[in-house]
Amino acid sequence: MRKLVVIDSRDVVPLHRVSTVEAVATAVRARVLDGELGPGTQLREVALAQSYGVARHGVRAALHSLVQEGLLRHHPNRGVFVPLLTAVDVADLHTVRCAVESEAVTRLAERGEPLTGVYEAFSRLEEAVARAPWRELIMADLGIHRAVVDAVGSRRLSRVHASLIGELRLALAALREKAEKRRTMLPEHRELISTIAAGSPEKATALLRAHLDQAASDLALAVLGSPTDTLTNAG
Amino acid sequence: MRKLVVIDSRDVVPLHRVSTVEAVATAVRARVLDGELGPGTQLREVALAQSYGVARHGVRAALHSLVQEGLLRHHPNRGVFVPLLTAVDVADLHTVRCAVESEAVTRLAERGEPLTGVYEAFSRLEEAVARAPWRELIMADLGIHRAVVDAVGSRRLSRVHASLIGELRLALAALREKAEKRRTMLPEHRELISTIAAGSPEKATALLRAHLDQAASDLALAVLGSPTDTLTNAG
DNA sequence: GCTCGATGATTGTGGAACAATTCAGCAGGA
DNA sequence: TCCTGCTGAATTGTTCCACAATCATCGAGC
Repeated sequence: MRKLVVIDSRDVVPLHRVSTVEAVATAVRARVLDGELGPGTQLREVALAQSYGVARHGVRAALHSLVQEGLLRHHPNRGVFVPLLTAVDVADLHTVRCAVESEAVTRLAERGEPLTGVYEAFSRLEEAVARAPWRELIMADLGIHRAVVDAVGSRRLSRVHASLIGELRLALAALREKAEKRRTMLPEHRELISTIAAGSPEKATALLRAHLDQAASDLALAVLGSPTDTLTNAG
Repeated sequence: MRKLVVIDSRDVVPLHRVSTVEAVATAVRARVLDGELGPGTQLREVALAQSYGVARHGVRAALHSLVQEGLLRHHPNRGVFVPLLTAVDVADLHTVRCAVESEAVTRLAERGEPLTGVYEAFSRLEEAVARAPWRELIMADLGIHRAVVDAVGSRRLSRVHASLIGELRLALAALREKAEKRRTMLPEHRELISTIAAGSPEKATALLRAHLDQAASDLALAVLGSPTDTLTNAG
C-alpha cells in the first residue's frame, strides 16, 4: 500500500561521485598504462600536486593506492616509481593469471552461464584483427579475457583479474608486433569460447592454459630483450 | 680486490623500518581480525589518531589501505566501518579461494616442489587438534592452506591469498565449534598433502575443492544464522 | 682513488583550519 | 499521522604550512 513512492529504495544506484584522491589515482594510472610515464620514472609529489591543482596529501594517498594496486613501486624516503618488470615478474603474474582465468573458464563451462559479454568482446576482437593497430589488438585480446572472468559474476575475482592485467600491461609495451599473432588470435579465441559454451571444462582449461603459456613466454622473451637495469625492484 | 668491506653488499637485509601509516594499519588490522572491533563498528579518525598519538592524515592513509585490502568498507562522507559479511560475500571469497588454491595444488603436484613449510604447518595442526581451542584450530587449518600457497613461490599469488584469508576471517567469527570437525580435519589434510606429494594433480585438486566447498557451505550457513542487518554493504 | 661531510631536493609527519556532507531532532503544516 | 524543511552538531574531505628525516650529489681533503 505504498502511495506515491517515486523512487523505490531497491532502485538506488551509486551515482559515482569521485573524491580527489580517486580522481588523481585514475589520472595517474591512465598515464602509466598508456606508457606516457615509462619505466623508471619517478612520480614526484609536489609536481603532481601542482599539475593537478590538489594538495600534496591527496597525491600521496593516490600514489599509495596505486602502489597497493601493484602498478607502482614505493622506495621508502625515495619516492614512487614506475617499475620495469622482469622475467620473474612476468612469470609471477602468469601464475596468478592462470589461477584466475582457469577458475573462470572451469566455472563457466560447468554451469553454462550466459556468455553475452564474451561474444561482444569477441566481435570487438574481430574488428581489431581486421584493421586496428597492434596496441589496440592486444587490448581487444585482454578484453576477451576480462569478459570471461566477468561472466563468472564474482566481484572479487574480477577485481583481482583487473589489477593483475593492469600490472601486466606495464610489460606489454615491450611486446612487438608479430604478424603471425594477427592470424592465430581469432581462431584460438573462437575455439576457446566455443569449448566453454559446449560445456567441456577440462578441454577448455587445457586450451586456456596453452594460450596463456604461449602469451607468457612471448612476454618473458620481450622483457628479457628490453634494457635490464637496476631500476627493477622487488615488490 | 675489496679491502676492509665490513658488510658485503649482497648481504643486505631490508631491516624493516615501518612507517607510521604501516604501523597504524597493522595495529588496526590486528584489532579487527581479533574481533575486538566487531562488524558494524565505525572507525573514527580523530579517536584513532588520538589513541595512537599520530596525525589524522596517517590514520586516514592507514584506513584507506585496509579498505583497499578488503578488510574494511568505506562510505563516502560517512566513514570507515567493519563490514558484516553476507552469504554472497562468502560465496564470492570462495570463488577466489578456489582459484588460488587450486592453482597452487596443481602446480605443486605437477612439479613436485619441496613441501617443508606444508609439513611444518601440518604438525602445528596436529598439536592444535589435540589441545587448542576452536579458534586456534581454525587458524592452524588456515595455516596449512597458506603454506600450500606459499610453497608455490609466487609472491603475488601469496599476496592475493593472504588478503583473501584476511577478509574471510571476518566471517569466521560466526563459525561455531563442531566436534566432528576436530576429528575429520587431520585425516582430510593428511590425504590432501600426501596426494600432492604423490604427484597427482587431478586427484589433489578434486580433494581440495571438496574440502573448500564444505568449508564454504559451513561458513555460509553460519553467516546466515548471524544477525542480518543493513550494515552489510557491497564492496 | 677513496672517504668524508656539506648541501639541496624530496619524502614523512604533524598541526590547524575550513568546506562539505551526513544525521538526528524538532517544529510546522496538510 | 505523515511529510517537509530547518537547524545544529558531528564527522569526513581537503587544503595550506611547517619542519624533521632521509637520500643523492658533489666537491674538498687526505
